[in-house]
Amino acid sequence: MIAEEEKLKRARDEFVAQWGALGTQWGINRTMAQIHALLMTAPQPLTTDDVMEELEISRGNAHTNLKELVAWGLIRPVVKKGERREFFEAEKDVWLIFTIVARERKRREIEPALAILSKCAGESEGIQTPEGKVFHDQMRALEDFVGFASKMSDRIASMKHGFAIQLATKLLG
Amino acid sequence: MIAEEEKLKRARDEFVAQWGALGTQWGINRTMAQIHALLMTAPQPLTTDDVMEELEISRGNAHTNLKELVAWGLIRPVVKKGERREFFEAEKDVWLIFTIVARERKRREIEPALAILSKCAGESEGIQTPEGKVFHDQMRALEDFVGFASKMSDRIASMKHGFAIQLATKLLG
DNA sequence: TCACAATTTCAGCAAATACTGAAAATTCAA
DNA sequence: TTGAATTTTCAGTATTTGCTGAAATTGTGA
Repeated sequence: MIAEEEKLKRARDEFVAQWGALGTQWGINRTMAQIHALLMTAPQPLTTDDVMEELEISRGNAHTNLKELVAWGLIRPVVKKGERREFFEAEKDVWLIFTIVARERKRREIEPALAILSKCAGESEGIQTPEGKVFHDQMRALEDFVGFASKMSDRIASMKHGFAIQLATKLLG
Repeated sequence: MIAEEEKLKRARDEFVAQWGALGTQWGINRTMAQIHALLMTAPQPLTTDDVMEELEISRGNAHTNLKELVAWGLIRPVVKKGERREFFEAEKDVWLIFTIVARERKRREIEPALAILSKCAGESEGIQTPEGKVFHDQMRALEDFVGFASKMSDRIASMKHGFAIQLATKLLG
């Protein structure tokens, strides 16, 4: 039934478009999120040209964002024998996707925060004025909390899929 | 000792500047993050003019971002008797700050994602082609996972400070 | 070694986002 | 009321971020 293919194409296009829009909120650029969506739902690995055509973007843009996705570990290059061009396929396991994104966010958001907090807590150590104490205590409180969050994030991200879900389900039960 | 005040001022200025830079990573604009940092470490509530002066920004900018922070619930207006102007003070409890930010991020990042995934999963339901099944399964897998994360987030954010930490510590132990 | 295919880089341009400054609206005391 | 203090809005501008398209580089088979 041809209508089904049409239906699928429409659903998939919508997913790609919307996922791209969402990327913006997540601090990921739109194109990168769109390419990721495209590859996550592609039955076969795609080339740079496939991506350019499907999303109507330039070669430079496609190239840059494909490389960025590879750097994140969300997609990987695939070699096909007899083919000179590079193909790409996405990691599809949701738990793996989650751990990759979590790791990256930790690196970009949590670790720099921790560095700042430690530094400021250190610099304000031992200041005797009331304002100094308030500042120092606030820095320490933030540092402790963020450090704690950081450890949690590591622990969870290093768990096996099934275990994490099981554990969480128990928590929620 | 005057040197201590100088030391504190420097540490605080650094915190404000760096926290602002970090805000960018978090999808929060720099000024908003700076104002938040300023108020979190202020011993007293501040006026719009205090903020303008301290950060060297325009009235419009200060105003807009103060209102935005109030909307988030990260700061609150304070009335001082005999004073016509509005003062602002920040929530300083780290657990409360965390729950507020978590709630906001869930609203902006998780809920829209869930909406898209449900829609696309629904639209691809029952398509008989192999590609259709692959797409539908991927949508469902993502939907399940994101929905699960959403519930977790709610549960944790609604916990009391002490309880959450205690629980997490047990998990990590 | 050459010719061609494919990848990579990047200067210039475009779009999105944030900020200023001043005018308009609001609030309040007299 | 009136007018001074304060808050709010927003058109215009600046800054940041992302994209294009073409040139430079790299890789490959003959």
